[in-house]
Amino acid sequence: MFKILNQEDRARRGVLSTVHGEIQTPVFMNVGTCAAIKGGISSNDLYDVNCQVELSNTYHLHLRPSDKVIYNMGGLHKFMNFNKPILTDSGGFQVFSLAAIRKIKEEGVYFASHIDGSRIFMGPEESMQIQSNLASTIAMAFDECIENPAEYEYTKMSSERTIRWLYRCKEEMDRLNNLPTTINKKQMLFGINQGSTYDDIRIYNMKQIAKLDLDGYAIGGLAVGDTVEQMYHTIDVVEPFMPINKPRYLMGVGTPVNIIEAVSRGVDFFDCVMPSRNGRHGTLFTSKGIISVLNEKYKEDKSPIDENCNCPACRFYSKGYIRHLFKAKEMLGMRLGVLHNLYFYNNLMKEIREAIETNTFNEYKKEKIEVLGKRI
RNA sequence: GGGAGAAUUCCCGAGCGGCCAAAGGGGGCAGACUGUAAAUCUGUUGCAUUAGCUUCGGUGGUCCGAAUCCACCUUCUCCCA
Repeated sequence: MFKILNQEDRARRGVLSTVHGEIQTPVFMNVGTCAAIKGGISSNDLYDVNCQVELSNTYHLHLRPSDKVIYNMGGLHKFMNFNKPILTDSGGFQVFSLAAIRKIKEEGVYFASHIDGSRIFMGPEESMQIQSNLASTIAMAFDECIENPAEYEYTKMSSERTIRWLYRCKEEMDRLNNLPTTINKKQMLFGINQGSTYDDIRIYNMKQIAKLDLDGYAIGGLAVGDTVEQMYHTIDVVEPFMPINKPRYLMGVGTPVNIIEAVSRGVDFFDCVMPSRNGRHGTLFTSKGIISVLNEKYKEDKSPIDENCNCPACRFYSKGYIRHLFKAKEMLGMRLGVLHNLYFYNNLMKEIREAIETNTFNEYKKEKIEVLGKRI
């Protein structure tokens, strides 16, 4: 299933085979929560920005249009007409992000819908059932993502509950994959490590979930209030306990620099709303650093966002024009911003892969870390 | 021709004697954004920035003190002819 092709120190170059095709890792998954990348990006555009994996959300799609509708439409791939791998997040992150409108119990989480306030319940079984209906390539375990900093005792209790939830997820996923009515009977399941910034909880948690023979393992609960140093430290602490022959996924991360740092620590999968959200807001990633095309200095700038970029925005349009689109609140501005950022992220991953293949990743890292995080 | 009302900082618009460099929008400028309740949020927006200086159509006046009161002028809107 997952094969490591090359390795340079802890950085891995691998390939994950799925029913929807191969995923070359390290990979960045492009976040389209509601079965669309925000900013007017179609699944067809995703091919143009070299997206390998699209990511959608269980909670959001359950509420609207409902997993039943998507099941009846033939699953997410047919629904959004995307034929590459799709990962669905479990709704666990919403336990964190919708904190004001939910209650957590052993059986699962009671939410008030952010759309109409109606009461909804989601536990491990419900999350698996919904994701099975969505028929994504990879389903994520239903977890509780805790905000940092967190109390030790609460973290311990919560992450142990998340382990129990994972066992229930695994059992339910096995059952669903054997149902004749299931669209994707080879749906993969990734488990999620939690434990906030407490090394002992993280390690205990990782050891427990590694016992299940899952298709991949994620590190969750990072970049949610912790410092960047704490995040790197936690990866360093947990990574040695992650199965080497399974993909590792750092959830919700991050900046280009975060990604390079995490790859060097043995992480294979990433996802983040940053390229799409920042793209919508005019903050764009370039090979020379980060820019805001909204800045006045680009008013009459005839050059593309990035001279070295071959994305649909950079091939045809100038910064001056794109700035105008943002200022005029023309939808095309956001669209071009997001296309550029996604292309940049997917290309960054390609460069990382090539660097590991040619055993030059350490140099690549050294060189890029200086530049990519800089605001210019 | 007669009558009524209005002119505020880039724009709209509040203020109607001191607590006003002047509310609130918009626009401008800058920043934030990490498993998306985010086409969102925050800061800033007269000049100098320490004191201070110059603003509320214009000119003059009342008052310790005026964007606010009075007189005239200018422009605009509405009503009656």
